[in-house]
Amino acid sequence: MSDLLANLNPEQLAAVTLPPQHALILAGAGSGKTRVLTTRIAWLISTGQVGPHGVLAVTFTNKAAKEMLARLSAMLPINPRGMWIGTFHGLCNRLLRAHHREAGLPATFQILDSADQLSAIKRLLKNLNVDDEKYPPRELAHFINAHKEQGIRAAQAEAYDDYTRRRVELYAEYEAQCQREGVADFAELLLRTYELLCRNEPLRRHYQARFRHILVDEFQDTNVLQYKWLKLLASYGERSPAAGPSQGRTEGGDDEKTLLASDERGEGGCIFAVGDDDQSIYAFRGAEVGNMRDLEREFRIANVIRLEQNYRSHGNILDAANALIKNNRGRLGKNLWTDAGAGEPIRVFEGFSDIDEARFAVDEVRELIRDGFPPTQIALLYRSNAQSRVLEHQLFSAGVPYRVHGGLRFFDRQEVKHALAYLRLIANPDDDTAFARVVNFPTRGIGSRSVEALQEAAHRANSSLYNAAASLTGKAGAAVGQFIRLIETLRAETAALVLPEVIEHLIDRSGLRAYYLGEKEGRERLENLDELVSAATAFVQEEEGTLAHPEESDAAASFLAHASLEAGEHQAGEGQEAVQLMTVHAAKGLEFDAVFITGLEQGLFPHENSAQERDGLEEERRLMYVAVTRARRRLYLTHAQTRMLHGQTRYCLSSLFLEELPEELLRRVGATPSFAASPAPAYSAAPTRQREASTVGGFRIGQSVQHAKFGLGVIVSAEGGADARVQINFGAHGMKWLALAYAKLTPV
DNA sequence: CGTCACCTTGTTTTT
DNA sequence: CAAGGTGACG
Repeated sequence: MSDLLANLNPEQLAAVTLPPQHALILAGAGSGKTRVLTTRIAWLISTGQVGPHGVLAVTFTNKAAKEMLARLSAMLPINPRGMWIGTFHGLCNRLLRAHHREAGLPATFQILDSADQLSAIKRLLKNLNVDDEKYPPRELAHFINAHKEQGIRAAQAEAYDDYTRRRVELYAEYEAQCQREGVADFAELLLRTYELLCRNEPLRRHYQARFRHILVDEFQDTNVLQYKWLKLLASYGERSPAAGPSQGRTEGGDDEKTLLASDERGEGGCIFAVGDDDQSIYAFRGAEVGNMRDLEREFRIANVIRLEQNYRSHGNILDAANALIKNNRGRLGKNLWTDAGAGEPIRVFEGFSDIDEARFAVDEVRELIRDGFPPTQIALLYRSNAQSRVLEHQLFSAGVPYRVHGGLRFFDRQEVKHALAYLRLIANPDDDTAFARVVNFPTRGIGSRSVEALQEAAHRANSSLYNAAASLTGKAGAAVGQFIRLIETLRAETAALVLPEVIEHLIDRSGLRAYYLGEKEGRERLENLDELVSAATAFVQEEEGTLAHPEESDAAASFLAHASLEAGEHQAGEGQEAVQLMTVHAAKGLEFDAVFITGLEQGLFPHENSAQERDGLEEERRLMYVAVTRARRRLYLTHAQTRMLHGQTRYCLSSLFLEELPEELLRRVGATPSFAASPAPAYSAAPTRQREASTVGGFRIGQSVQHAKFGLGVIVSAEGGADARVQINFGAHGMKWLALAYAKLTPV
């Protein structure tokens, strides 16, 4: 017990041993956030203040949830299974499975991942004869999700113009389609649960009374709906029933103020939120940093505890991070410090090209490994996934083992999705998304004409594709009928089998295996299908250990939910001694001895799209802050003068963020090549094509220039002739074509 | 109906 | 540069 609290610093100790009250912990990067969270739970339980039953711990990623569970298992003698620890989506799924009737969902409801959702929307638009040029499916998906994440149903959505009115109608149609098919997208899991708890008072009171302590990780990433959800669960002692949400789908509003008067809170559970506003990097998908301020105000949190001592990084790295983030406005305020000493300077490298940059990084990586850095402790970070290719190429050539995180996940592979679609159809024939996916895969003579006819019939009868199949006549009807019989046969044949056998059977009898056997690229896909069977075996075994979930007795349904909700970090090279490659987003929460942040160029990092978004640059800066604070001992910042992008060479300015770092912390390393310098740079793109020395009016491509209004830029392309003009990348000011006759350009 | 080739198009981050 | 979608052909 006292072991538990040993080695905590005063702030951590204060946070862990807070009396039962709402709390907000402002936890800087590397300040022991997870430790505080788990120790808090362990402390509460071991001091008898709460049973495992009364704990609800919410995270954003499965990895974080698993990590928490693992640490708790190590800290507590008891089995932590009684606690509800999981992601928002995972917990909502669990709740909805348990109360599917009350939530208005079939027991076997399926979860649409983003790809499924997109295809469902495309299908909807086709059915309704909506022009998908005018209403792009991706945009519509975003529109719908954004509304759901605010807790707004189509019925309440505001339509301020004709275009939006139509989108709201489509939102409503989409809701209806999902309901008919018995499917729920990611946002729906949350919204449904929220509405369920709003509407159903006994249920709400039950969970409110049960969860004495609600702990939230990465609170800065919560969206509006998630915050509402938390408030609902934490507010058992509402002042009056009328103040809380009552019948139907009430929209936030006045419930919030009355909900939380602390003197009347009665027996409501306590929220213990841990977050860092400086690490909020998911605003683009609805995360609302403002929730931290709102929590502080609405839950009357008197003293926010700040964890500012960093146990991860050396001083120079922290100084750089602090200097960078100071450029953001409206922070809650926090300054990381360490007693670990300044450490090494931050190395900055400028490459001639992206290839040059990658080569430098890989050379350094090899040196680090020679110096005894474990490969798994070396991370190569980048802003966007596309950047990994060049790095991978260099690593591969150099024979350095590496592992790429992110990218396509196991359960997103087409062959896996196909196999699972059969499983879904057996469980729920109304799942049109699954139906459409495999009705003609492998091909069985049901072409687009037949599918269209079927969709029309289904639309007329307001039924699922599956049920409409019988009404089709002619040749198409026969073919579709055969498919239906296939599904029915599969269902009958697999009824008595355990899940892995079911999947194995489906793969064989659906024709998937035969199909991929005949494909030249099919071997890997077949291996993945086998892997899917293994995954199911492992899953079932795991489930058997966890009989704490009687509500999830349907193995197929829970496996499907698992497949949708969990990325499945089944990746080759796992556990090997490999260098780690990932996006900065994916690196959040991780730490490494040595970190390379690559592609530090205007337009890439900060990304050009961020310029259009509100506070976009600040979010990019927070992203950079996250990246910098991943490093323990050594940090490299690299950028390149030219980069292949969209199949053509782009000329790049170095990132604004590099300029925001104090020069005294930096050390430029490697040669500083430039187009002007003729000697071959230390790292140059192998046999470089001879660059045409074409100059236009004294300017050449790749040259840096100064413009009175737009500042510093790089000439990207040029046109000669009578009215010669050049295209210049001005970074933050964008790309401009300027006529040399008029523009006042000064060579730099 | 199925396949292949060409064209367009869009390229940030993800539970 | 890649993937996804469309159009022409077999």
